[in-house]
Amino acid sequence: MSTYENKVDRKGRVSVPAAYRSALGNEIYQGVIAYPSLTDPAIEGFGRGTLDELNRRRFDQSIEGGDFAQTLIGKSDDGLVETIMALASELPFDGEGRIILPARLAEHAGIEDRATFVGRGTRFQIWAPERYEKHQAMEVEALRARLRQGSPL
Amino acid sequence: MSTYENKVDRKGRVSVPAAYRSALGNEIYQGVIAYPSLTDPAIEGFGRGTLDELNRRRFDQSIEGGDFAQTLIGKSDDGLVETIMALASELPFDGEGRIILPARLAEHAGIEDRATFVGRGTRFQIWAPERYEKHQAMEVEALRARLRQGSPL
DNA sequence: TTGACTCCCATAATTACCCATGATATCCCA
DNA sequence: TGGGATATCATGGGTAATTATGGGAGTCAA
Repeated sequence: MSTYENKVDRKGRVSVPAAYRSALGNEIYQGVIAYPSLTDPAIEGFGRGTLDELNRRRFDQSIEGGDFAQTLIGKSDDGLVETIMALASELPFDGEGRIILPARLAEHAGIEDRATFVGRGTRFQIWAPERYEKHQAMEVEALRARLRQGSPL
Repeated sequence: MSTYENKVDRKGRVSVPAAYRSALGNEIYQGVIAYPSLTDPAIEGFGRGTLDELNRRRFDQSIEGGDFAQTLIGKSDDGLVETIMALASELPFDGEGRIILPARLAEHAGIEDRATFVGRGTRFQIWAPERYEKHQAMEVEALRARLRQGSPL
């Protein structure tokens, strides 16, 4: 949760906020999974734990449903997970908790020398700061409008 | 319940009233979640337990229901939780039961060197003392006006 | 050699952790 | 019931640890 703005140095490295690191990877593998958001000009990121859990449940579900095609050739899925897996990168932390943003992802998000990390509960996003500011202003405005209509938090 | 006015020291720390602490965190984790109120110039706060519960339910629901889209890109959510997550901060207690008010939140509420904690049942708000006084005076006045018009409480 | 990348070190700023103080509030017992 | 002894609380400050950030040396492959 929360948002942090960090610098991208000339090697393409960014510090993942410490608060995220501790939430993501107390396990053996230290790093994140990232892929270009399909809905926003941003990078989506999550921990390996989430990925494993996702795969496990997907596997269980297909087995229980007798969906062997899915299990064997991964075809009966709606394609979303496969597509995302293809686009995703594993980004390991260096000794200081930084990751290297692949050029493709940075471009997709329009990130140059600064990056805003946005907590989304079980995931996070990485935005170009200016873009995120505008996006957030819209999000908040939409939320206010809903609150005015009586929808409580 | 009840209101308390405490000092914000020059490190940005405020004591969370002891009465709130015992109500918020009898669990392992000691701290609060805070985000800028969408309707008032104030900070909203609640216990970590509430947040965890919310997150867990959302995650389980999406992943167990096979809603991978939700898990990966948060799309089947109405956006409310996503937005709050981005705005919220986790504020752990130090050994003395204080929290550090993030600059962003303090600014939103206009808090400088003093802060008023206002109990709201299961959550609380943090106001700049002067603003809260005015706000409360207006609330009381509005209530009086309604009562004078015969509108029952 | 030139990059691209990993590993290691340096530093300033920030934060976490610890102890100290005065002020209340609570307890205890004659 | 009084009043001293004991907690608890809000507050302040000092110091060690962590964080974000920068850069250099070594490695591997084209």
